[in-house]
Amino acid sequence: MEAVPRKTTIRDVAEAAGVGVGTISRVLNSSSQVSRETRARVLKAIRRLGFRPNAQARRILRRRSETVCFLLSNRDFLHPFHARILQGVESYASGMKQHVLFAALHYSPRIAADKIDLPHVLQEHGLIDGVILAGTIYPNLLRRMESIHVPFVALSNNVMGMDGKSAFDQVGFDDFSATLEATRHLTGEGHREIAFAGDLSFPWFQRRFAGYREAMREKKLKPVLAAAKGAQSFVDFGQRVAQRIMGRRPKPSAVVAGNDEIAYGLWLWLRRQGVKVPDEISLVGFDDREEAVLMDPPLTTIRVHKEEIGQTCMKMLLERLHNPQMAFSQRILPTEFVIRGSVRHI
Amino acid sequence: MEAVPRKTTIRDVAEAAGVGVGTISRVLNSSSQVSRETRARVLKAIRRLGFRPNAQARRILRRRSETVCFLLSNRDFLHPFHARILQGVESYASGMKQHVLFAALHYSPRIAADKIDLPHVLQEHGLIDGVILAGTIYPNLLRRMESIHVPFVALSNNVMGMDGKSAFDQVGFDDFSATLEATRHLTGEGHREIAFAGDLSFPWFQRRFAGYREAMREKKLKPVLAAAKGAQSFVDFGQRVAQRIMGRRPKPSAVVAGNDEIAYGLWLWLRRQGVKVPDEISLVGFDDREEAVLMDPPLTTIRVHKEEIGQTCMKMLLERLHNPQMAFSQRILPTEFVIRGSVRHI
DNA sequence: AAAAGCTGTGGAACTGGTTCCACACCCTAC
DNA sequence: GTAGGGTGTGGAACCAGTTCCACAGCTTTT
Repeated sequence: MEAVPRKTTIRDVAEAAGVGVGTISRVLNSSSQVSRETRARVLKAIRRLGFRPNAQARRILRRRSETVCFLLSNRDFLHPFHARILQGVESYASGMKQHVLFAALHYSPRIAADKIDLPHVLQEHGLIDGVILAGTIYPNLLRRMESIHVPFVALSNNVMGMDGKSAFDQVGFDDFSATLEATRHLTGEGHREIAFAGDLSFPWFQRRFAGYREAMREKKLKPVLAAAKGAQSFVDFGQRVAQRIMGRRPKPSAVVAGNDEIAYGLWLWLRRQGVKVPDEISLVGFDDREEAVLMDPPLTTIRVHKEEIGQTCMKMLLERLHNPQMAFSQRILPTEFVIRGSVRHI
Repeated sequence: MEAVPRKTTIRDVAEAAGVGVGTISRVLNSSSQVSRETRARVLKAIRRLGFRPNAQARRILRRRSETVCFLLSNRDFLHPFHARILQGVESYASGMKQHVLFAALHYSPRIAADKIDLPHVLQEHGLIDGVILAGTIYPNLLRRMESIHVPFVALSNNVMGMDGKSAFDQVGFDDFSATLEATRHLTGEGHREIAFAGDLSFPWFQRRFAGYREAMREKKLKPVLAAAKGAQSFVDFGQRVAQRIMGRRPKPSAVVAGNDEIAYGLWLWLRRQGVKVPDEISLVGFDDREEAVLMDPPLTTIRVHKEEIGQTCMKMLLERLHNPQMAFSQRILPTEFVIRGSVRHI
């Protein structure tokens, strides 16, 4: 351990153990075919010399880098949502002796695909085996990814403007069923005037709205979309929407928010106006971020299993790498409706 | 681009351009010494064949992987604080054409150093040039890192139980001066009864407490440490502490919280009891996480420049790699006191 | 005119592993 | 006794780059 471990190569070990280089390689890769005594002798020499094989050299021959790239696109920062997914990717990867490279990318949805300046690591060859696309994914990025011939898996919830089938692997969760269930819960609790708060220019809010609308249709209730222009953030959006909603007649008794941040914005405004949640108005969020449970009352919301999504992305990517001919597929993971304290029975 | 870009090697390009392999290499590395016409011919051949050099092969010769590992230790999840630091690391790294590998590690502080099971990527040789240690760093991990002879930089604020000088590079921020300034602000606003809320078993809270205490000493005020046992989380800790503090006589008019989460816990409990912030009690946090600005009133707190810390870590690591003989140093970055709405003038 | 110096280029040798072929050796079968 | 089969091992060739030495061809100096 203390001997300088630098320049010891497989040939040094071979000489020290009095065997050929091939034998060292066989011992390292435990590919049978080595006698018990020889193996012991080699292992002893390895330990004595402090030999650590150079993984780089192996990678050339194997034509595998055993590394995948987690590519976060068009995000100002690594939001807890994606941080959790990254963590899921890492945990699955480390179990499979794979490495995860983190890279960020900023690009315009309107730029030509071949003009997208991918991170350095994707421009060279052999550094990574595959990519997990996170962040916001526009069609031009997908086309760019295809052009470099590297297998990839995309987080389908953040894919923009691809309605039909697409020729790539995807992992996502079921926005529609999630708000369907959440809204059914509200109607089950006796609510009739239920609004949905979200900006439908985002496809995921469209899907969530559709689930909400379906549940409303089932009960023959009138869906109400509450939106606001010029919001600086989701929280700001929530605050603006709250103001609007409270001006409506009839006043809604419950709001399904497009995500937890919007719900927080709603809550903040309501609180400031002295409107009690859930006594006067019920609230449902979406995502179940850390803060949801810390709100007062704790927010009833839809939990997205972020680690599991990350793990599934990694798993799917490895399957693709092992079997490049496999048909493309989309895996949809279930969400979980978490009942806390922000919904009241009427 | 559409030609199968796989197996094209430098020798294929050499043949296509009618030059030797050395020339291709010279063109790729733009190491002068190539005539204008030859360079043009080579570049044309590269483009025509869709050649992308294999970085793996280069790395063997260069003995550099151009990759660093961001190692998150003993964290259940990638907290926004560390996510921001990771992002700083990545942004600086990508500017320097370096890659960032994300890895997680869980270990016991009491296990022997050589028993710590480092991530796969650190066990092999040549995969990474250096490590950035984030998360909680105990002495045994430091010793383990030293044993593998890989340069590393540690986030010094999370180093546990190393009081004296240490033989490694560190980047941190100044806990002491931060709370010193924050507490001076409170005394400047006329506060006399000021408590500090934090668990001193964490070294960073010790340093923050020391800064608070110094400011109190300057004004000949009595420091009050408010702590609670058995808390499940920092937020929970804050709630328990709030309860205690409000029972004290004289009742404090202000509290310096060890971090924003504790401040949030305090705020939550106070709110529930109908105690108004800042009218009845003022609050100062630490960290300036995203949520601080969203609290009601927005939290006056100490901003830690997380991206900058990450960038500095990366910068320092690169300096170490270029100059291995360089003396070890500790870089302390300033914090910023951010005045919002949770402190009132008396 | 010869010597010295410079630039540009080819290609062998090299990096540090893996793979595969050849072969030695031993055991069993005919 | 020899043919056949299995096992264990050595080492050359290989992967895909970089580096460096030798040398050609030209210009400049003595």
